[in-house]
Amino acid sequence: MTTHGEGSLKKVFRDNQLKATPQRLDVLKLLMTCSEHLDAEEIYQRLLKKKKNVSRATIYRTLEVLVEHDFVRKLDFGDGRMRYEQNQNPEEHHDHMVCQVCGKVIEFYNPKIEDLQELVAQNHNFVMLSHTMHIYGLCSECAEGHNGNE
Amino acid sequence: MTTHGEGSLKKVFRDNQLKATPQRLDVLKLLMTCSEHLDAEEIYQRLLKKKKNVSRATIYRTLEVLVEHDFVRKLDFGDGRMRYEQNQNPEEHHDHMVCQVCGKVIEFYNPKIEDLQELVAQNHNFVMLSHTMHIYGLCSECAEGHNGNE
DNA sequence: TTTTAATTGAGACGCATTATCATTTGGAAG
DNA sequence: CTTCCAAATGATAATGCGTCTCAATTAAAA
Ligand SMILES: [Mn+2]
Ligand SMILES: [Mn+2]
Ligand SMILES: [Zn+2]
Ligand SMILES: [Zn+2]
Repeated sequence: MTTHGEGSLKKVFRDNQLKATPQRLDVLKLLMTCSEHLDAEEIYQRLLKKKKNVSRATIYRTLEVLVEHDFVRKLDFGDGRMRYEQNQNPEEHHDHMVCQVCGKVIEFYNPKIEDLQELVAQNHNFVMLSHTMHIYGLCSECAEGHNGNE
Repeated sequence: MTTHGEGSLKKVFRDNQLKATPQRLDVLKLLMTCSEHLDAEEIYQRLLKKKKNVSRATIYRTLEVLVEHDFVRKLDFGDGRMRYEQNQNPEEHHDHMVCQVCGKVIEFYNPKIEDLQELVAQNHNFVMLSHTMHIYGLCSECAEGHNGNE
């Protein structure tokens, strides 16, 4: 469990010629200590609760910067808004299952699928830079209410 | 190469208790004779050129209906608008590679990946109802300009 | 032909995100 | 510690895709 001191967070920005403003530190710190997949509004509200006032515009701008520098991943689960999560280990890219009933997000990492994706790309002389794979359906809990054997 | 007569297109709607209006037939016919991945505005413009005036609202409504009844697939390539394609053989679900330079879309079908997706879902007691997998990067043509061996 | 519920078109509206711009500030230089 | 200015922020206007509203039209059943 990595404990990020204030200093190491500042380093994240300064190493990339970016000012380490309190607003940026607040957004980054929140994402680094959160396992959920938050959207911009949720980030705004959570910071508000902690008396950290960061304007929505700045949240969007900060997220853009963090995504550009690979500290954060931007995810689209198809519900009309983007979600964000820390990009812990970029080499072990995880994908997502999203329950269409309760919204729960389950993460998974499957090296076989990753390899096959790379293979498919190569077969088409396509240079893969990124990929997304989302499985939509019913989580185990929500599936119980939908089948006959309960 | 399936040639859809006007009559068979009407059947598509009537079989689902939907009025076979000229607007709906125009939208469906366009998609059935098109291999591209069009967005709503492109559909609107193409119909305009053919003197087929269908309002944007009706295009959206028709697409919604066609997607609901599995005649059309709705795709999100992450560029801020939805794209649509005919759903030829639902049992052989194809996925997409999207070139981030020229926008070209390459389709592929990989049964191994499909199987692994189902397996992953089962391992989490997750009922997979649908899935998306997009590979983003550079198509063969656009990659030439980006590497050193040209 | 009559009848009516479904559909359409025009435009208002919603909502996530981006752009604008005057004001503030991080941090480098001295 | 001050000075200084490009970078960053906040307030809010603007954008753009998509949905909603509602009066007028129409498919198609009777
Ligand atoms: Mn995740
Ligand atoms: Mn396709
Ligand atoms: Zn669920
Ligand atoms: Zn290309």
